[in-house]
Amino acid sequence: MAGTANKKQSRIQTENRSLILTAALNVFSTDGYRGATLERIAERAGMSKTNVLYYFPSKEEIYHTALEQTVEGWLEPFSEISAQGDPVEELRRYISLKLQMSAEQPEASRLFANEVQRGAPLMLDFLKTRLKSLVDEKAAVIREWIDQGKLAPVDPYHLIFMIWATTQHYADFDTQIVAILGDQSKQKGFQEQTAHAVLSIILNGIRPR
Amino acid sequence: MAGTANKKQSRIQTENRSLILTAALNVFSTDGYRGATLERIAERAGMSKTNVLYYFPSKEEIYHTALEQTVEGWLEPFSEISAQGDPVEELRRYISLKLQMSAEQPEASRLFANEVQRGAPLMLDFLKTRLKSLVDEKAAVIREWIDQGKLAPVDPYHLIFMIWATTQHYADFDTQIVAILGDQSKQKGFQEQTAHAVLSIILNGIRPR
DNA sequence: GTCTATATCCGGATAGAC
DNA sequence: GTCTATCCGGATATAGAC
Repeated sequence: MAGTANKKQSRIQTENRSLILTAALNVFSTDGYRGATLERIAERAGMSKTNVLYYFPSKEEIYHTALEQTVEGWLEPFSEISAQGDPVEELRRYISLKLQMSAEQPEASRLFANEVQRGAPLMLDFLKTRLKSLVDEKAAVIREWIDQGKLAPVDPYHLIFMIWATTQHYADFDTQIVAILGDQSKQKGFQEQTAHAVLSIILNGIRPR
Repeated sequence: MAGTANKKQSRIQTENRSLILTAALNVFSTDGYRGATLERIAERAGMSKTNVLYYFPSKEEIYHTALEQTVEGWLEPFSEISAQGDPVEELRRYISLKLQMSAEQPEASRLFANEVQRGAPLMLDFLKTRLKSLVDEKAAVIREWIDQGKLAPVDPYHLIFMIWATTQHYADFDTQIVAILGDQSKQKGFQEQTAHAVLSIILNGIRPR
């Protein structure tokens, strides 16, 4: 039986699987799981529908694989927030990184958002275990910073939610932002301008006074 | 007005249309336009599939009507931000209201989010015209407040985006929040706690220093 | 490995009885 | 106004030729 991703694969196999996953990320992220069709994924990947099903056993498997990939990249920067660093600097770095990810991989952000909005059927367990642990851990770090007087007293969980909400908004609501701001949102300086504004408000908001 | 061709309707007609729209909001908001089925909407509305199509000509019409309703309620509080009021108080009121809406009508928020995330096929024109005008107008108000030294100098558009992102996050990512915070997020005090944290960070972030 | 059928199912929409 | 029956298009997945 066609095994999972870890079997030995020919060059053409890994290449085509990668093509499919890239196309799938694009289609799933805008149309959602049910709205997406194999036809469109195949088209984007530059191969036939049946060929797509040769490399993956089913539509759901494609979705699942794409989702797993994005989640991995999602956790990493968050887990790197260090209790040893300077609080404001640590958060500045994390927020900047997250904004950059939204700008460079908006589709990954939307795929994740879409999954959560439908009730996270494939990810609920992950959210309740690994993610919860990690958030609890980082919330404790933030609370310690507050106790040490290095940050204004604010609920750590809501701070984390706010950072996620704000940074991901630039990917998930890109259509709305472009509609409102026009071309400027697609030009070079926009990313820096965004980072400056977001960092300014959040960091000011949590600086001890 | 508002485009709804309000023919005379019997009691049972208005009642059933309302039942359908409520069910539709629920289903569309989680499954998206394409993922939703008339079958599920009918089931939720407590009537047969064919009967649903007796009251609405098509699936798209149901979606369109539900979307229009939510957008109306969406604009109103924003348009009420007044240049005459105290800046911090005006924003506090708006943010609080928006948080309340997220808590009380999470489905409306998700329906809107879903539509934007798929590229806003039915709403792009609205976003580029009415919404853009309104945002430009309110951004000018905020800029004036800044010029008068009543707020810290921050890009008004990004401030607005941040408020939207943060407040809507509590509706759109409810699944994730519940997974992380557990039962407490469904208990009484949670809404106040959220409002306090969000207001504290944002208002501190934009207070002149 | 890739293609051309094709089986099968599901969802939206219509027709017509009551 | 509501129901049963049905049509039709589209979508996933499979079979089998090349």
